[in-house]
Amino acid sequence: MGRKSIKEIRRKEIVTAFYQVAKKEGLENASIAKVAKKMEINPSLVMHYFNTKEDLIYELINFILESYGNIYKPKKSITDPKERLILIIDNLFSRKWNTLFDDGVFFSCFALVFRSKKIKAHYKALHDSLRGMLADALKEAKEHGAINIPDVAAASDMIFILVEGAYYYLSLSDDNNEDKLAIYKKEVFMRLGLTVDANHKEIVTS
Amino acid sequence: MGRKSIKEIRRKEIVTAFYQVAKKEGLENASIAKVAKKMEINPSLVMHYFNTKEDLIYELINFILESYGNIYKPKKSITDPKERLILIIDNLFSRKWNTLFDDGVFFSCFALVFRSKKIKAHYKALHDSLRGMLADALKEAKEHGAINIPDVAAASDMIFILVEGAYYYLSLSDDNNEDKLAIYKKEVFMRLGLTVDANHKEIVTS
Amino acid sequence: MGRKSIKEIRRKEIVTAFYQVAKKEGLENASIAKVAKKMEINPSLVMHYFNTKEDLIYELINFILESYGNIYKPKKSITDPKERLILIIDNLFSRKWNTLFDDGVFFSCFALVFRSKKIKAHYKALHDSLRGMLADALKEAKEHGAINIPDVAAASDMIFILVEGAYYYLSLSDDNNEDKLAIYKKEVFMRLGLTVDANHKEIVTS
Amino acid sequence: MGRKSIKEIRRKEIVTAFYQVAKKEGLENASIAKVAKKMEINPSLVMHYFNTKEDLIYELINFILESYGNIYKPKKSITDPKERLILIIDNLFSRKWNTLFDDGVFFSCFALVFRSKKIKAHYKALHDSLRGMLADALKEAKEHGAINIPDVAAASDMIFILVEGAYYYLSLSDDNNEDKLAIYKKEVFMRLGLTVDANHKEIVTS
DNA sequence: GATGAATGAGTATTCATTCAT
DNA sequence: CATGAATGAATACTCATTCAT
Repeated sequence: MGRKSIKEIRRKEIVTAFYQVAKKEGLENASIAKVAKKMEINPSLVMHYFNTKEDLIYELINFILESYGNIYKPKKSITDPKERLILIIDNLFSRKWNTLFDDGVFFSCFALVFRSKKIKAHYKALHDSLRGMLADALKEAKEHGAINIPDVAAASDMIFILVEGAYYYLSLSDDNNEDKLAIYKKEVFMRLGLTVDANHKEIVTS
Repeated sequence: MGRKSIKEIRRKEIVTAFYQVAKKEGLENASIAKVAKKMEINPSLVMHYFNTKEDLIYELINFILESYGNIYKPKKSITDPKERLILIIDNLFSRKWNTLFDDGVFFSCFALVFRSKKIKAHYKALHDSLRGMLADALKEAKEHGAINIPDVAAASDMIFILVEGAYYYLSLSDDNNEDKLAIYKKEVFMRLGLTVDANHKEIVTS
Repeated sequence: MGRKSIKEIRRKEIVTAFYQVAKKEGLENASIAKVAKKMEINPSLVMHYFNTKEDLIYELINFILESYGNIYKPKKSITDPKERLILIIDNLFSRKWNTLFDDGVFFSCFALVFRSKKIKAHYKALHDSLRGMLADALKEAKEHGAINIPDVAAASDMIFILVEGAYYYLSLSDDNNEDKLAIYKKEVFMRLGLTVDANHKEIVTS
Repeated sequence: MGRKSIKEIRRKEIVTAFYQVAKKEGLENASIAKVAKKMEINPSLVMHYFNTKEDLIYELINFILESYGNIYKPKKSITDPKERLILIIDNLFSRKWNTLFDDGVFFSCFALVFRSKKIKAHYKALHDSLRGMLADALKEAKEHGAINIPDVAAASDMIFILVEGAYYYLSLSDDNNEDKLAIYKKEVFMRLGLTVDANHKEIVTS
């Protein structure tokens, strides 16, 4: 509610700058001084808004996880369960990933999961929520007769790891990724017993 | 002529110490000084064996990738194609992963893939080789009539991303992982049309 | 806003300390740590004021060249062209040189001329300016009838290299330098056709 | 007499390599390790031939001073005193200087004169010897009636500082140096009352 | 004659952070 | 709200040098 305080705006600016530095030079080489230089402000000012570097990293992770979550959240306007599900799956197997955030920064942040319980909990909460959202979409589609699967939760799980595995795997190859993604997507559609109109692509890319 | 070289031994020792420090404090906090302190040698001796820190990191990645590869390489003694395949898949969905190398170090290293072409190529080469090995095992099993799938390469691909996805996904949850892994494994067996003896567990854990 | 800047004061202090260290141990052995220790401040504070050691050296050269220039700049109070010229030449062939800055530091700095275009340009600019000043003094004295030479610029040049040559040459001998300098000076006076009062010494040394 | 020992050959090689490194990166950045790398030998081997770095620098100065001296030593074949003198002066005001040794290395070495009595004595001995040689040539030419000056030693001195001053001075300017040198040389010839054939150039450049 | 192991002190520079203004 | 002074520990890396083989 109400206007964002200057504090919040500044914090956002700083996190964004921090992300850009991390993207360019790697998270381990991203320093407060570099962020300040990029923003043309005083390093002390960064510390003014983030008491420690840890705070800054934590906020960066927030920033990344928010973007991450958006992949699972299709436009609200679409209400038809089947269409919604298709849209979600389309998103999951799209190239959105790579445009949303830098892979290097993502994995560097993810590595922190194993040293910080707080960060691990943060990641876990998000993943659980996303898997839940996917399960909800599956459930609705099932009730609507669009798909036919016995265990919604298990299907959600499986889609999840397929997406993550593909993300990891494809980040190593430079080409054909679109083709591969299309294959994985088709596989998912088949598993769900989901028949897709020939023209569904036009819907999702709109 | 000259003093006996203990280069390879020392290098191995140093990489191991480096890994241990990285495991404990995170790759980004693992310094040459800390490695030297742990080994009770002089920091400059580390530099004597690794000209730059980059070299050291590269060797660490070598070390990790070797371990990584071992998961895919079952004992040579097993020659029956079906048994071999089962053993590989058992390995892939075992908890060996986490005992082999630290997850945090692994993902920190993986993050470097996106900033170093050399490292990326290294990872890619290993993955390609492993996927090839898996495909070979599938092919032999198929020729032997043990499995029935149309496209061996595609199946190899799919198993690969399932494994990687599971590795990523399960690293976030603390419990039930063994059960989940069992489920994914069963799924793979089913896909391959692979019937497994009730007692196959005894075989592989031997 | 912000804390009061003492940048220029501190920078001067640091350069002075750097010069003293260089004088004592040689420019090549003068380190930031030693400067900091001498000043009883933290090495990083030196870096706070000079981003790189190069900057510090450059400032040291500034410092030296300023002193250097002062030899050529007589008191403004003296307006009589002849007197002015005599005073300048007296300065040039005085022992001021050695008291102004350390010979070792001077030549170490000068050596950098051949590896840094920036430093070379700096030296050149000063020399050109000084030679110009000398030429001006000669020109005025000539117009005033005090000296009689055809080419003012050539004379300025010649005096210049005599001074520099003497500086180099005499720095190798320990004794009789005052006598030698007197000879060179006399030579210059003769060349210029400049007659000097027997008591002119009292004027200049005042 | 006799063949040079391997030791002497090696020492020469090392000094030469050291000089080349110093030329490229500056004397203060020339290290034993770099020399060894350039020669593709072990750093310890450098220490084997030169117990300390100081020794190596001292040998470098030897190397430089030898080259330096060669400018003053014309071919023995020329016996006519006048011709000899002209040849020496031609050499002094030639561009040989810059081709003989690197200016930066020269001045860096010279700076050491002020911190090492040993080095100072070395330089001084050479300069004295060279000035003596010049004085001898002047004396012979005078006795031969080729020149007409009252004080041979004073003239030798003056020529000396003119040469050194010119060397210092011209090292700062990039162009016209040949012209300037010609002027200074002419000046010297005039002072000595030395008449030079129009075609003397052909003699000296042979 | 030459190599490689090993040391220990040194280098410039960067870091996150604190505090005064 | 923002700047600049200042710290102290840390960084990777280079140095000359010694010693064993």
